[in-house]
Amino acid sequence: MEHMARILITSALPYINGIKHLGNLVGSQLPADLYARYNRGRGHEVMFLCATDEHGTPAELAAAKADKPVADYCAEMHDVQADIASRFGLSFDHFGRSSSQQNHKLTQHFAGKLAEAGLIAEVADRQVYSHADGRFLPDRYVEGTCPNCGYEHARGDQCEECTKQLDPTDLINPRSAISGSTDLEVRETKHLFLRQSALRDDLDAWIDSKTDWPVLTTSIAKKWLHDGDGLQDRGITRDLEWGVSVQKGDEAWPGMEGKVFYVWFDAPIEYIAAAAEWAEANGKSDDEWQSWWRTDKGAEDVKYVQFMGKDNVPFHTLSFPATILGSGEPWKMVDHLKSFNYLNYDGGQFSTSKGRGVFMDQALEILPADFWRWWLLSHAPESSDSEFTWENFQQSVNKDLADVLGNFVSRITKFCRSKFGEEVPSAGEWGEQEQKLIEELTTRIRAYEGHMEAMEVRKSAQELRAIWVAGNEYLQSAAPWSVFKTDPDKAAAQVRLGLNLIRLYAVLSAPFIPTASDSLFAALGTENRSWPEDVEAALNALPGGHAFTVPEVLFAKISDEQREEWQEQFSGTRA
RNA sequence: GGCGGAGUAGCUCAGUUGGUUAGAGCAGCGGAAUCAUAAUCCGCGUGUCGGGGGUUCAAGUCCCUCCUCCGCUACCA
Repeated sequence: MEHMARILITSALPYINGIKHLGNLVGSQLPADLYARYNRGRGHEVMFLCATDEHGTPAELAAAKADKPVADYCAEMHDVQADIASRFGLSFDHFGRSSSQQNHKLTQHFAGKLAEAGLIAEVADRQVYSHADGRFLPDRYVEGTCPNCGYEHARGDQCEECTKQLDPTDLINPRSAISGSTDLEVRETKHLFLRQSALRDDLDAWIDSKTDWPVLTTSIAKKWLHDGDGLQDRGITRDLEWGVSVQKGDEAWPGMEGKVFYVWFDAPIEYIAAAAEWAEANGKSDDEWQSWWRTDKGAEDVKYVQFMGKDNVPFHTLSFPATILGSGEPWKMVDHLKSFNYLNYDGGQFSTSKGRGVFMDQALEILPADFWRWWLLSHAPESSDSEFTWENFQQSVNKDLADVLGNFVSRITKFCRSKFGEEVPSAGEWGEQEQKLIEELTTRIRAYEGHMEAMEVRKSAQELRAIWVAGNEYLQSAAPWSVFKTDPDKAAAQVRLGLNLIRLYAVLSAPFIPTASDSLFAALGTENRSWPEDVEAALNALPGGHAFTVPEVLFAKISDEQREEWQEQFSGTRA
């Protein structure tokens, strides 16, 4: 094979305040996992990192609602999310926490470097403080009557009714959106701002160098860079309890006592810190994790790919790069940024706050992960928003997984068992028909590789499905069940090819449906998962005489009754 | 309001730098086969490519305009 590459993959960090829905999953973690598994399958060295994003007002409020200390709440929710992620087959090399001590240190380190470089400004600001809640309120946690249109539930940042941008102090009868309290006052408070404006030209040049990025990505970045007065400085601290306390590296930051860094400042830094956590968890040295992140310590040849929903793009194209560039240190910057649109649910949006749609834990309660993985990835919202409906889900999954792939495995293994027993038959030679199939598969597998490398998720799924179909076409025209009557040796050769196709499919399909793929390897009694660089050789991997067992039904079909039941069950909102 | 994305067969979507009769999967109809989870395989697609106007020998593809849906809009994360 060509030389081994080193690929660093991060997925947008899932926020801590609850279990994620399928829309969150398909936009970041799942395609990142697909790419990670594919590259491992090709023999590359992969570091796939993710973590829970644990700081910020919503985390504190969620903890309060659960009546738990925020640290305990986050620890519990982290474990819950980690468990669900692993049951979904998300193959993180490390699933960290933005609240880790590694991230505290790194975040403070970056802030110190930025301050040394003159890129931090202290700005006195006026914010709404709620006595009843005992906290400063972010703009959108202040609610009141819109001075423009009279809408009574306008938020302090913008009126949802007339879309006018507001300042919380504009609101008539302002109240806390948390408690409803009207006991509010405007207090002065001091915050640190990252002087992104000073880095605008550097960021602009960097974005310009990314000619292979999707327009969706660069146009968002360009807009922020050039809109109005150009890139604005950004507050990177907050008056909260829970978070990374504001320090310059190891030293105190006079005047900033009791404040923490803004969650959007520390969350991307966790991408780096997660590698440090990985090292600690696996007994690796600092040099080892730094070889992924420091271009002066081996990361020069690393390819770094980020996966995220489109709402995350500004932070990954501007704020985080500003942090890295501004530090003046040789940290690895992102090479490719794959962003996704949104997945809708049955005519509306998935919504965490409204509990609308299917959530990861619920999904796994009703069906194995591979069903979801296949449908979500083969319908990934790449070029535009896409839509989940139960009918489409049932049809696609039944047809693709049960009929095309699952039934292929059944028909060939059962036919073999009845005519030749549970071992790969040795007799017979391949002929023209087999060569034709090998040619087609070679073309298709090379196309599949191309789509995977380009992170074209839907196209990859389509090509994989076409590869499964090719097996059925071959069987149908070769028809070993009739050949067997007149030429059992020829039928044996056909069956030998069919059984080897199953192994080939297990290798190729593993990034999409890892659990089913494992079942196939187990049934075939092989651990040969080598990638088919040479298709003909790959189809000789299981020699005559090799024992196998007929596997259980790979994918049970979804019945109309089940579909209707789930449709009903998930029609409302989650409790 | 500003910026961006989308609007293509009943459904979900592909359609490179404009170029022969606009494609795929599913669903539907017809047929073959009977090894298999009644699975598979073969055949069948005229659809104002959202509306209108324009550029061009030629536009789904470029320009203008209008309509609809969605996202972002810098203190949710």
